[in-house]
Amino acid sequence: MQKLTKWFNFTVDMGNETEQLILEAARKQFIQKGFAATRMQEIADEANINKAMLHYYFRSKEKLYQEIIVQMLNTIVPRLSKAVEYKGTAMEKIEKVVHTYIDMLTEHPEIPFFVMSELSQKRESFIAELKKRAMYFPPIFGFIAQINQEMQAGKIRKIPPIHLFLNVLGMCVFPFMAKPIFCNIMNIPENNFDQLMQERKTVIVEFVRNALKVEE
Amino acid sequence: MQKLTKWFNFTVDMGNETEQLILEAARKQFIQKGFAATRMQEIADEANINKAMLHYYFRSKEKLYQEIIVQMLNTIVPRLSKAVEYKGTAMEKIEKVVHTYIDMLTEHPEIPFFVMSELSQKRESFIAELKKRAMYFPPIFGFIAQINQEMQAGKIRKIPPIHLFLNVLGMCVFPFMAKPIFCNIMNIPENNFDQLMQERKTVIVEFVRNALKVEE
DNA sequence: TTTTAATTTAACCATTTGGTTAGTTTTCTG
DNA sequence: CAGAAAACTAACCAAATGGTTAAATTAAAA
Repeated sequence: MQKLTKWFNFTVDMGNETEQLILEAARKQFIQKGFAATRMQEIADEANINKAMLHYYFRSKEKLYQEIIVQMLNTIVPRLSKAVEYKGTAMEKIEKVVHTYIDMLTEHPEIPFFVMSELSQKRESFIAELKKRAMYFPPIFGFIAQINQEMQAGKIRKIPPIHLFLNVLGMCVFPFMAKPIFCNIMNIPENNFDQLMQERKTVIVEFVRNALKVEE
Repeated sequence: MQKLTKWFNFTVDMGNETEQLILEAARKQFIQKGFAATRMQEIADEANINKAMLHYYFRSKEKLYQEIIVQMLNTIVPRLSKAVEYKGTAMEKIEKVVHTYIDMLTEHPEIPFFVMSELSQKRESFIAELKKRAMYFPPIFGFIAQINQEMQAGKIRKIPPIHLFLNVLGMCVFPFMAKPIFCNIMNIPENNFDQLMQERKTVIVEFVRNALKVEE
């Protein structure tokens, strides 16, 4: 499996097939089982390659894991961050955030588990990568400032902005964490669940809009 | 360390000191690290006993783990279930649920992580124990029915009850899952966080009350 | 006190697991 | 095509880990 492909005069790094197979298999395993419960052999089996290849391409389990984390955070964090930066009224911003979160979580429902599991185990490599992305947080403070402003102007009901923020995120993220309880324990089919989450987009936005409506 | 204590004429099982030490150490380790990442030796060290004692009292890692799960679920589930059964108006019920959840999570902040981590890894022993407690869910359907009723009667704004339920739980539970991000990543001190959660009790209840207020 | 049963310990065992190595095959390059 | 570099494989290794055992110690019963 060749790494380089001739294309016109250039030698272009198209990425390597084996490497991609490994990354995909590793992502699946790490995200579902967490670091400790994942076996290098299982990753190799899933990718249909020799176990030694894992070390050939990524040196160690830890390094491979790191790679997965970096890729995942680079996909997710900017997308969520951009939603918070969306220009408009506080309610429009909230609407954007709700839609982005629910779309993202519908595409990657395993992510909250992964993040939570690694945070709880205090895996340094994970926490370090998250800290590097602290630069993505300022938009949140901008968001909070804007809410404060609109509250002072009497456009929306007063509520400590941090609580409003936690309320919105909680309503979006929590159901995805409760999904296994719905689907496995209460035997609600998967597509019912996905549909419910789509409904939530408008339900949550309406809920927040009413909660923030000022008395006339 | 004796297991049996004479008391009047009876021989009473007071539990065993060693057994308790093991359970406490195991609980701490399993809840923080999950099943796979927990080492029997670490449990033994934490309990200051010989590793063989773990097997003497609990046969295997799996059995010990099972014991921890059962104890935890038996403590938590009925308490939460009772809150949902609380008699009163929908809003009073919601208030009770919010307070119970936040108090419980303040006492046991690790539990959501544990539950989520085990659910994500689809650990059969855990899911099985959870299923056994499905009998605790009916109160939820009663709760939903009552909300439907009050909505029909025009006492509260209309919203699909399942969404209302998810909203309330999400607002309560999510912040505890985001706690490490607050405390580790954004460097907010622990006691600040706990205070914020106490505030949330009234903030959430007010938020929901307004969201459900019918137009005059 | 003697005997019996429960509890505890250190040493040991088998398996799993991350990681290595030495050699083979494939691909690229001059 | 020849030689070199890259990709790949099977066999192997050392450490970690769940679990066992046989013997020692302590408590209970007779």
